[in-house]
Amino acid sequence: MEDYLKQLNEAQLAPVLQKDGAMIVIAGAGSGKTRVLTYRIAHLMAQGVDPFNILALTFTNKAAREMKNRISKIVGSSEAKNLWMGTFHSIFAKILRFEADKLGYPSNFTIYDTQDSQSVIRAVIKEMYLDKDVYKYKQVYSRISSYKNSLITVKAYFNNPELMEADAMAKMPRLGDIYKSYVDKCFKAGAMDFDDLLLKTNELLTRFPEVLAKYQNRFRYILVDEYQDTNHSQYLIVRALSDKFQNICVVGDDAQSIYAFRGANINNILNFQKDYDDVKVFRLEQNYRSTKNIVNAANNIIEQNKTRLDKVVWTANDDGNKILVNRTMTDGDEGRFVASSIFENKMNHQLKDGDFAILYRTNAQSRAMEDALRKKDIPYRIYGGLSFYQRKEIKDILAYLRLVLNPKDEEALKRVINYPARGIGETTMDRLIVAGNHYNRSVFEVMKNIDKVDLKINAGTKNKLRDFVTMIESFQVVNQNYDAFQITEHVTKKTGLFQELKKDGTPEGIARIENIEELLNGMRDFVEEQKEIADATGSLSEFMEDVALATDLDNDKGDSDRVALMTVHLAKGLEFPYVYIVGLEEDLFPSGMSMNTRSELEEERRLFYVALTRAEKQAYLTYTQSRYRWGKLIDAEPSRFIEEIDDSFLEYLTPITENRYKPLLDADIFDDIDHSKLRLKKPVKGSPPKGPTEEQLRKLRKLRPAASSSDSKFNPDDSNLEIGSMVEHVRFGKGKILSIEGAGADTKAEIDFENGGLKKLLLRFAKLKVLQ
DNA sequence: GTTTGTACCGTTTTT
DNA sequence: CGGTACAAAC
Repeated sequence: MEDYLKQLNEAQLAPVLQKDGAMIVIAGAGSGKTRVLTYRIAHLMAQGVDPFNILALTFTNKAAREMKNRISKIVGSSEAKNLWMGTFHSIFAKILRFEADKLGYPSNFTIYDTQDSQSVIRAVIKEMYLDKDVYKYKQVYSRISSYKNSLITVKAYFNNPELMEADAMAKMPRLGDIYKSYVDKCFKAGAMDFDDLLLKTNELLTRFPEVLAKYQNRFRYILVDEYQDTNHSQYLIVRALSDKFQNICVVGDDAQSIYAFRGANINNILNFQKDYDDVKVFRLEQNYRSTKNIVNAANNIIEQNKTRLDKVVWTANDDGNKILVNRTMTDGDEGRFVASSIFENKMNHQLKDGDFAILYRTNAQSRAMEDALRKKDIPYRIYGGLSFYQRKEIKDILAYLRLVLNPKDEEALKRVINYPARGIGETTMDRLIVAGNHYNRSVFEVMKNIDKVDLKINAGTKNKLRDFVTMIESFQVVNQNYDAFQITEHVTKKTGLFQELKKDGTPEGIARIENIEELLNGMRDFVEEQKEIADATGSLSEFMEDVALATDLDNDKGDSDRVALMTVHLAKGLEFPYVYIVGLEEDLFPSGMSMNTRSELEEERRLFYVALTRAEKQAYLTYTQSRYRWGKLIDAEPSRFIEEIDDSFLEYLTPITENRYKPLLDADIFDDIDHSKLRLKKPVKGSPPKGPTEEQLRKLRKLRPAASSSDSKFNPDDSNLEIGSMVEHVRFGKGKILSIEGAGADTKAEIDFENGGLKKLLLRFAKLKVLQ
């Protein structure tokens, strides 16, 4: 047996050794699923599978890169290089570029980001003279996006009276027309949006059987990470590609499904076993990441959800400290508390800044944290939010570059045609667009032929247009002979962009110039890296491909020993020794917009589960009694999620009883708090702190009244449960016990509920009432 | 055709 | 509160 296989436990080894066929790995949080994927791929290669025949779809490009590096160390880098590994979007963008002509797209098609797409939609709504207060562009965009992700094309939409009815009911009867116009505009601009990358892949594989066959034969082994977050479109792609060889391995955790809002379908993972013949099921249930307190508290949370796969996560790690809960008066105080706490912990436990993460529900919450960290001189890095590539000055340069590669790109053109100002205004642009629509040509083509068409544009303006066209075309010539860095430097100078910013002496202007310099530096690095790769040259098109689908996480340079600030969504798949989950208030986490249906609330709960399970050693939960929102101070209530955790796992740093009439605290009060004294159990060197034993926990729970029920007859004592007993569950209702397995704290019972269906429950959490 | 001012609107979450 | 989209003045 190979050496690397020894690094796996028994449960992890099984899916690695299973070479062929369909399989699903249900992997609990922190159970080493990345390790399984990595070694599985390495092992396939060790068994002689050509890396060209392996396709691995990951959730982030960063994950793909890291996995590739680890595989390189096992099988050698020259082999690992040939693996097809990346996100759905980046892998299929690559394939679509190769096959673009079949679908009528140029191979250098632009990828529109959300901003671009929304801007196109705004233009469409305006063009159609629709009321922008009724047709909100963001709403329209998300609607179109969800259609695309369900493979509802414009044609399919108009063939579906129900959908049209639904939109009409939502006061948007023209939605189909907007959809059509949007799709036409994108096509004419030689652009695909994020959803197109999946939709068009489906179209490609469906319309061209020979193309499908080609990729089926190439991708003999397919692996999909984070399968619970795939949407319908992605599901169909995987389905189609794996259909011939059926060597498909999906990995995921239904408890961590948090992307339903963008079309992810949890049924993909729940129904996987029905989709393929003879599916092998593997479970990874041992958590290696977190302390017992954290794992058990997390179980406690997720237990409240109705829709879940049967899985029990456990850990052999130490009990660890309790989860610390802190309340403050305002969001500013919350920030100061977190900053002080990080400072104290760093000092007391010899930790690095990079050992800490602050997780929040919405990006807007980062500001209070930032302010407090900056005041304490604690280095931090914010992920997500307005990413580097979305900043105005960067987008402006990128727009020029996009135009160089694809002059049909109308969004890019609109962005830069008059920036820096060159006297081509709105009226001219409108005329060009109208002409473009009329001749069914792109705006750039109209501009090129400005002398051949009769537009009411005066001679001076025509000259300016000609100059612009000449400039872009000259860039295209330069681009043929130079790399990404060189062409970009050329463009920033020749367009006058750099000079324009230099004029502006404000701090913001200086920051912009610095950003541009950072972009150029980044490009230089990129070019260097690419030149080392055999068939890459460091060209602009290679760079733009990377940029379009890059996320903040991908750009993380390893140099960062900083406190990480990010949304919970972004934190998925990551881990930190110390985690602060902030803003745990009703209406914020769970979000006020996601409390209307049970399934929405359950997704929020899974989100909280994800947040909590990021922590290795210590988790903090914080909330405030009032928070600035839209510039107003809003009263806040503690999140229900805190209550859902058994008190035995928690320790309150502030008294539980709420006292709204307490005088406002001085803003800097938290700077004086000695956090080491607030903690009841100080970690002692050598012997980790012990929490209550399982036995003590059970006794504690017996004393605790059943949650959210006035019925005192709930009997947590499982001794009188037997097969055939009728029981009642707080949420699932009445049910019959079919089987009981395990012993002690791990006793599970399989119960057939009248309303909830078949469930396997851990008795120590399921608060069952025995009926007679 | 450009610049400046102001009203308003929004906060989920992301590839 | 902060960003942005549209309107009015230059």
